[in-house]
This record gives sequence, structure tokens and C-alpha cells, in this order.
Amino acid sequence: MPELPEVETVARGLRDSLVGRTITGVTVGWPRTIGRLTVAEFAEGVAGQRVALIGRRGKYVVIGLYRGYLLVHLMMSGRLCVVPTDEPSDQHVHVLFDLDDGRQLRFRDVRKFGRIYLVADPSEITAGLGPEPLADDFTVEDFSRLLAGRRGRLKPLLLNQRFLAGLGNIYADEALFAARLHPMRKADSLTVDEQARLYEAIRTVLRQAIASRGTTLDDGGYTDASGQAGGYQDRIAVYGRGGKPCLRCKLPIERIVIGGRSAHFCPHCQVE
DNA sequence: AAAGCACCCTGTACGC
DNA sequence: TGCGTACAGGGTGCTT
Repeated sequence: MPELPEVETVARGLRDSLVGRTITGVTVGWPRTIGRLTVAEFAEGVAGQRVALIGRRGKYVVIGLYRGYLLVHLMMSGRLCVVPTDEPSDQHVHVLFDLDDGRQLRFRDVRKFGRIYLVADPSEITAGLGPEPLADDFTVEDFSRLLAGRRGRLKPLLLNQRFLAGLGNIYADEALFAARLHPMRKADSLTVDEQARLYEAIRTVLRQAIASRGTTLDDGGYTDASGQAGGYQDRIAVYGRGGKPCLRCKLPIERIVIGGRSAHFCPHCQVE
């Protein structure tokens, strides 16, 4: 599943192929992929536009055009790649952007939950997102302030994009393990030391996952913009490892459901 | 503020 | 072998 590190890797991979290219036309095979606009409005707004920049905000890929922005949310199974136009497509490719160099930017999404928005300003979509956990100016004091008054459990809070932007199920579980904090802990019960541990764990896990070019699980869901798998799955400590031995203490990893989502943790290393 | 739920969608894993 | 069904996943919107 694309989370912050995967989206960051995709964005970096798209930069060289896309910046400076002009989108000459668009084909949409699944209209619901296009957020807010009709397919006609979307196609008209995108055609003829040159790509100015590629960025990321939370789990959104941001494609800056000279007039407006494309924001792409990959959800669980969305993929973006740039390929020669004559390369065969398949039934899961829902949007094709023709480029002026004989290639196409393609959006492929088996689950069809991904969305592509065309907006005048990214804030139309990203205004409600919490801070970027890897931003230089995001400090442990900022993180402490965010936690204050939050009476919910840690795990659902870390998944809440309005709290912090970019964590998903994998990296939330990994960060909690690295911080040795139980996913059911009440967020406002953390000591200063525990807050600092969680802050560092989130940043370290995300940085290392970016360095590994993301996580590609056995289901093969995620690949980067050139179709390559990531490498962080080899460093996963708890996610998807229910029943398997903890890498730290060898006791079995537990899998529970919190807020309707699976949570994986070590009941020995992550004490409530 | 927080928790629970249905919804969106389809591949996979299961039971019979 | 082939069918039906449950489930996973992130985000949104609704209700409690």
C-alpha cells in the first residue's frame, strides 16, 4: 500500500520523465477515478498543459502544471508509471495521459479506489492534512503539542491524516514497535520520553523506508514509477507478521483489530 | 473528540 | 473443479 515513503519514491521517479513535458491529451476509462470534475472538464483542463513540477503532500502525488495542479491519491492499489505509448495496456489502467515525447503517464488501479483531482490550488484537497512528519521544521515540541488533549488510542491517531500526514497501516505499526509503544495506549498518557521516542521512531522509520524505496509486500501491490519493487519489506518488524517471532524477544507478534483496522505488535516489547 | 459503521472495489483465500 | 462468501485496505461521511 502506498504510504508516504512509496508516494515519495513514485514522485521522485516521475520527476525526470515528466517535468517539462506537455500533456497533449487524456483518456479516462473509469470516470470515478476523476474527483469532483466530469471527465470532459478534466480532459479540457489538462490537455495542452506543460508539467512544471512534481511534489508530494501526505500521500498525494502533486503534479504542478503551469495552470493548476493534478493531485493523485493512489489509495491501496494505484500506480503511476511513464511508458511508451505503444506498450500494451490492460483492463486495470483507468487513465492515460499522452505526453509530447511519444510516451504516456498511466494510472493503473486494480481496486479503483484511487482518485485524481485537477485543482487550481493543492490546498483545495490538502487543507485538512496534518503536518509533514519529515519536514525540517516539524519538531518534537510540535509533536508533543499535537498529542496533548488527544484521548484516543495511538494507532488510530497515527492513521488519522488530519493528525499527521503520510502514515498508513504499515509504518504506523512499525513506528509503534520501534518506539516500544502499545497501539492501544491513550495518546495523551505518554511521558515526555515516550513522546520523544515516538517522534524519533516515526521519522526514522519513514526515512529508512524512503532510502529502501518503499515496501513491496508479497501481494506485489506497490511498485515505483518505473515498475520496480521496493526493499523495505525485508526490514519489516511487525506488520503482517502475526504469529511470527518478534525480532527482538522471539515471542509471537500479535494481530488485533483497533478501530476496524488491523494492528500488529509485540505484547512483550510494547507494553500497554 | 472519539468510536463505530457502511461504502467504495476486486483479487485472493477459504469452505463446501 | 467450481461455486459462493468473507476479507483486506484508506478515506469519507454518517451516527452515536
